[in-house]
Amino acid sequence: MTVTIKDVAKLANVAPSTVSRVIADNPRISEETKIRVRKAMEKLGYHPNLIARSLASKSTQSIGLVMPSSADKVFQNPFFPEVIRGISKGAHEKEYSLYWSTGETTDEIYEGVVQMVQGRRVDGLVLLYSRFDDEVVNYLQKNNFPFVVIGKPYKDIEQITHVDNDNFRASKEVTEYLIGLGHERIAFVGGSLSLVVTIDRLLGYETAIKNAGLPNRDEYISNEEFLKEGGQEAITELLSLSEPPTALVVADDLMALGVVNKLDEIGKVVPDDISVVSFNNVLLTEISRPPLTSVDINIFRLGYEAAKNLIEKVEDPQEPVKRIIIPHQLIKRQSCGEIEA
Amino acid sequence: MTVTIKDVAKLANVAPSTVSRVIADNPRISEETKIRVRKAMEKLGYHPNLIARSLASKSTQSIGLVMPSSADKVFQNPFFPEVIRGISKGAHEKEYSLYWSTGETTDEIYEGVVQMVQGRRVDGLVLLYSRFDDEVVNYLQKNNFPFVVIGKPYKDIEQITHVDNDNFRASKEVTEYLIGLGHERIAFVGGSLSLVVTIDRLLGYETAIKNAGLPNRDEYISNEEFLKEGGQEAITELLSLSEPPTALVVADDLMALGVVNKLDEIGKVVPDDISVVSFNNVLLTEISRPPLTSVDINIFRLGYEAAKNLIEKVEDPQEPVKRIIIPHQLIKRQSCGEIEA
DNA sequence: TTGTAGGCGTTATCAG
DNA sequence: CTGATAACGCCTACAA
Repeated sequence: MTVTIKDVAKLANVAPSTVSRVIADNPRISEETKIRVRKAMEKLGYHPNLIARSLASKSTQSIGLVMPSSADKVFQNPFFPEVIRGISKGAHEKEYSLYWSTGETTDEIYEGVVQMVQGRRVDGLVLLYSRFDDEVVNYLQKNNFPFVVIGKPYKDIEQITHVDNDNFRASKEVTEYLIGLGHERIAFVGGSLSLVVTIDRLLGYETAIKNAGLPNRDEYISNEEFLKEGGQEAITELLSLSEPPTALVVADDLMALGVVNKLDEIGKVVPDDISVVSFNNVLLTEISRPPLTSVDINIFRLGYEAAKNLIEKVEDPQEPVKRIIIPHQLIKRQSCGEIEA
Repeated sequence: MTVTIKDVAKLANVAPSTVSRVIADNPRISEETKIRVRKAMEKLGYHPNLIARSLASKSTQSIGLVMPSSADKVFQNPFFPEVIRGISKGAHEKEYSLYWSTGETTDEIYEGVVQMVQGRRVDGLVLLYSRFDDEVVNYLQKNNFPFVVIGKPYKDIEQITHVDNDNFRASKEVTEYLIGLGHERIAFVGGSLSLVVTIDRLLGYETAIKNAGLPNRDEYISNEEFLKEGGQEAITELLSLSEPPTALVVADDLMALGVVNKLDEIGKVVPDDISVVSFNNVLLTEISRPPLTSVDINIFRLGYEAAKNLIEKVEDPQEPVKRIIIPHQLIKRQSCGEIEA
């Protein structure tokens, strides 16, 4: 039925192994037989069976993606499409495909990872998140399977190749920016504390506050989910304080949008009544009104470098552990204002 | 090195084939040997090599995704994450994984499809778009490879299983809704005319206009890309008309957001000066100010049904061609106003 | 109920 | 430079 290497061999009057060599463009095959074989392939419409090849060569030319759990909610965040786009680009350049197991809960995800790894479906994995006590990381380390994480690993930083931003510094800079505008009551609205990125951003914020000699108020720190509802809940609490903040560092654009929206409902205007800066600089920040001042973390490149470095590691296991820091940049738009002294 | 079926067989004192049968939970294996074998598997930490299984069984338990080209831009549209989420859910229920080749241009995409199909990497495909003269569709039909399209196929509707909305009717209803509010100058801002969905929505709009006895003005019909910039360009042209529209039917939320944004810049207020309805009802519509009136097309379900029906077809080639229409619903928010007579 | 043997389509190892 | 032959790990008749 389907045309195999043998059919080609027969037609070209060579051994199957020769055909295989032609496919691999093995230099020790004479040009003429190559041509003959290629003609035969053409004529029969031959295409290699990649599954068979994988089995024999122990390489699939594909990399697996591991999404955070609760994929339902999180996927609404434009971060993921963008990072995947970067990964896709990086993979494509090396002619790799993407594979993706379909779990929802943490357990299902873990099970999916095991399937991909033990099932030999992928040559390596990229983790699209980094959270504390992630058993996926433990599993991969134990099995010595190639992987890279996007974000900062929660442990063994020196031993895990990862692609990250300097979130601590970014968050510190952003907070300093607000301080420079005259703000003294600055709140932090972060995402889940189980994500490493949240901690880094929180730390950066706190450091800036401390350095400026401002009081560190617990009630100014709020941690919700990485989505718009989270932002909305946070804001109501913050505004009910006796001394409500005049500026907000929000750890995610989508959340910030929720915040701005809620503020608008309440009748507070950004940036006149309250300033907002956030992270990620996704498309939405431009569309928002006012356009959001946000830290561009170069999501695409995060994904691109992750794929690229993973593949390098897959193809050369000797490749050293790497830590890649993607530069960030504060994009000033119109959600921050100066405070009158 | 890696533990195979043979190792398990040895430990359990059975033949490899028996182990294989235990894995498949073959009923003609006695309970006791099943238990014995399972213990051995456990002890050795055995996991089946899915590649080997695929080769032997000629089934991969995975389905491929085909994205529209120019994946760079299009992926910014929240439509895609959401359909993929649906597909993922549908696939997961049947224990399928997702596979994804990584091309950017139309040609690369096509090549990727051929690889997936001939390479036997996937059991079926879902096309996440539908456009005219799509060679991918031709190729799949010619090779009689299982696939379903999300949207309406550009040809052979009766022979291609697809999952779609009744976009014609939805668009007609939406236009009638505006007409009911008193609008007589209604413009249509659509996406690329090479997408089937655009045509359907345009037709629905035109039909409603005609039925209401309103003039059909060419200058009220504008087609741009499915993104926010498109919406912004469209609006400047429309407003420069001698008789600018008082209401807009916009074929995509993201585009609508661009429109509203632009309008705001110009100083026009929605819905007082101009009404806007759009399609898809993605998360953004709620966050927007004003919240957008939009047609909920149930993107998730579009993806879910696509996966489910594809898998049914994969597992039973006798499965008849199906056309699945996902219901839509107009979600009224605050972007439409009545016109004073 | 279980074992034997051949095959799935390639690649890789050895010869020659 | 090319050809046998043996893997790769699993599945599935066919036998027993």
